[in-house]
Amino acid sequence: MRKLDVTPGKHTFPFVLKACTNCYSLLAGKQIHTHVLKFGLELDLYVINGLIRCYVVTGHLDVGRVLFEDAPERNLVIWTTMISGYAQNFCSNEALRLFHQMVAEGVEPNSATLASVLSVCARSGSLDVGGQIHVFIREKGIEVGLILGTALVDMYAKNGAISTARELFEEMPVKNTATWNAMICGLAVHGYVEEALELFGVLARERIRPNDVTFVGVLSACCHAGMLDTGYEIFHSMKEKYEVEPKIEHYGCMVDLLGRDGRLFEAEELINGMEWKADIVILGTLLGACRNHGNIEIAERVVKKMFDLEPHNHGVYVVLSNMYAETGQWQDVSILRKVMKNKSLSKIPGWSLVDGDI
DNA sequence: TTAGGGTTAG
Repeated sequence: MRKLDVTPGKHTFPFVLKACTNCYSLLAGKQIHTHVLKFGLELDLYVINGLIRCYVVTGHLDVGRVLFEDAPERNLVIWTTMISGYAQNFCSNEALRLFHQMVAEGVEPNSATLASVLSVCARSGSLDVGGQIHVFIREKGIEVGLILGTALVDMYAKNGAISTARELFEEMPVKNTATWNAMICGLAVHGYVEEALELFGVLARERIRPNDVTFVGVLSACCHAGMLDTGYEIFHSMKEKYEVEPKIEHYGCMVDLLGRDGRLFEAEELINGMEWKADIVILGTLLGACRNHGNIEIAERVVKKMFDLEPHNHGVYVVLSNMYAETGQWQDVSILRKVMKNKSLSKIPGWSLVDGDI
């Protein structure tokens, strides 16, 4: 291929970096980074922002942070990129710390910054900070559009301020699926099962298209109330009625529902029939149900699978050994202990029942 | 002829 003798202008880089970000390509981002240095564009704020974004979306927060710290100056967009980077990678404390630092340095946040910080407040239970942000939004007259409104509903709902969340939700003139999800999931998490299911009914009637997140919310509401039949109905309707392909999270909810009802074999079969390999979360759900219903046979199979995934997860063995102990299967407790020793596991909490050292 | 934001089981 003939090499083109074209020098990219500095406007080109943010575009290319955005493409790297969109496809989560760290490798491409690093290559662009090399070119940025080659062309001496490392001081351009648009380019710096593109690079930071590229590193943080691929989870390389430390590299992004170095670029952020070394930037010749920090404008609102760069602050927002770094804060949202922490937020999206579940580093709530660091996101809040950086937000406070930004405000202390006299940079005034806008709706993009605030939406990101509100998502942190939702997740980390920071109702106080979230409430302060809401006051700030009102005082500054910042327009509460679709995204900021959704972030507010989510923040209040997650923090249990359901009536405030509901008022804001009802007031919003334009809502999308994410807005409905924030409200439905908030209701579900706090055990407002009927309200969550009712809202799902309204959503369906209003011809809003539910997505996979919506169904996690609705199915987890069913789990709260042990509504197995309703859960099954909704689970099956996902694909047939709403054209939403169930993911492992939805299977997880069904395993939880079946497990609570003591239908452990069915739950195990559901996992075995999945198109994906079972993850530690779904197996842990089934193991918990086995413990609650004293089903050692299935628990043994589940523990074996969990061990394959996480050989050093001591808790898995503790559950099984306690189940053995509860039914007086001391020999099995002893065998399990030897297995663990062979796998070079150190002392496990809860093991003292047979250790004789208490 | 450039950049940043919201919703997901246990």
